[in-house]
Amino acid sequence: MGFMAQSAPTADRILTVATDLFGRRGIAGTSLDDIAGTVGVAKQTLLYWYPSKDALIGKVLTATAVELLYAIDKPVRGAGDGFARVEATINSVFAAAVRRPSLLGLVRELNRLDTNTSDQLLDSMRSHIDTAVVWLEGEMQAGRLRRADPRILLSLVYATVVGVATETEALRAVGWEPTVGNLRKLRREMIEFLRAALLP
Amino acid sequence: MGFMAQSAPTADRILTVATDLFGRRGIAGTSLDDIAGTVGVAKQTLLYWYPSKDALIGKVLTATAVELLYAIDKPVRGAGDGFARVEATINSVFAAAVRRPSLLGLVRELNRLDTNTSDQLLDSMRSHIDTAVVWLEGEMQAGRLRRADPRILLSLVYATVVGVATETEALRAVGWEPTVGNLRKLRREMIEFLRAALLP
DNA sequence: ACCTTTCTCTACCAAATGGTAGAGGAGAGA
DNA sequence: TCTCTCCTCTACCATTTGGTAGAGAAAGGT
Repeated sequence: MGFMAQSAPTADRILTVATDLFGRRGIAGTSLDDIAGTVGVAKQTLLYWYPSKDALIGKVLTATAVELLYAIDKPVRGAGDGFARVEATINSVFAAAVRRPSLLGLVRELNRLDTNTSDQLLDSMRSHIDTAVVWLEGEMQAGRLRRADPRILLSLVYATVVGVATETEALRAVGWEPTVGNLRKLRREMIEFLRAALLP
Repeated sequence: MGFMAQSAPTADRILTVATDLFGRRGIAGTSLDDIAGTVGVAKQTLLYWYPSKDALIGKVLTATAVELLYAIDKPVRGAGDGFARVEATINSVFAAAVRRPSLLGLVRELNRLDTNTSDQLLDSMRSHIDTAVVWLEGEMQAGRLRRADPRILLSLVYATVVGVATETEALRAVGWEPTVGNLRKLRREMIEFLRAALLP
């Protein structure tokens, strides 16, 4: 048959643009024409690489999950104990969110997906989540983190980080503007906020 | 001429269903046919009461803003100082979110609106926000709340509350299920989380 | 009885959307 | 040169979507 080289960047460019638009305007709010037009390619070219919108959505979601898990995994394995590890993780996620704002925006589209698709995605993260929960429990027992339900605590931290990173309107509402300096300050304040919330 | 009575509940039923669907599936993901079908009325009836989808969206947004501001205002004026007041507000917002999950879901659609529309909405909340910021500053100076940038702090609390209330997938991911008991526990944990984050 | 206003409906329509069919160009191998 | 595979395109299509036109039921005022 011949093993294909598949080095074509078209598929990747489509994936990048789709991730961007899905994350910014929502999946339902983004048409294939929008994506194709932004990439600068005919719609049929898009449908050649991804045979349907659902297929494209699937690829975008798994690729996003992989990219985010990678961003989370690296610092988690490296850093030390207690809040230092939490801080490293948050910094990493925050950096990913600043580099590519659409990533976390896409995560929030999960709520709108049918249960099958989101179940599949959640399964791919299950082990990471369980690891985090077990670790949180250990740190609590060691007295390095405030005692609480580790699962709910994880959701709360997640909501805070993702929420503040994606809900730019909430920041705009208090007169905040996304300059480099303000972003640094925002990250610092968020870390202090979470440090206070997590330490015993 | 004749002054019209305008007691018809049809417009209200449409508004309620629209708020619900917009909040759950997103504005772009909800068609007028969806709404009309759910209400049990012809699409044209809907277009009689709201002459266009944009008009309906506008009404839904302002009505939501009014309902949320009311839910926030009442406890804010009542309660005492320090964290007690914050707690009362959070409880009220959380209660509103449980009673009508679509409300906060809709708030998150703000990010997808054009700047004009969201600016208009933000203006209607500006005074409330400023009041809150001034109050936070006073409490910090009085030593009753942890010192921080009050505007960013407000955004962080907002992100936490709205995030955890709307992102049910994040809670499902950690094995949480929305029973009455679990909701109570969630609220308790969230209050403890924010108490730790806000107290000096 | 008649007219007017209020409300909901059926019947359409033009544009946008996801998707199909298949033509054609550009290389690589024979 | 011929052919085969890979890739992108133009031309269509059926369905959905937001929206228009206007008929007709119901009810109140005169």
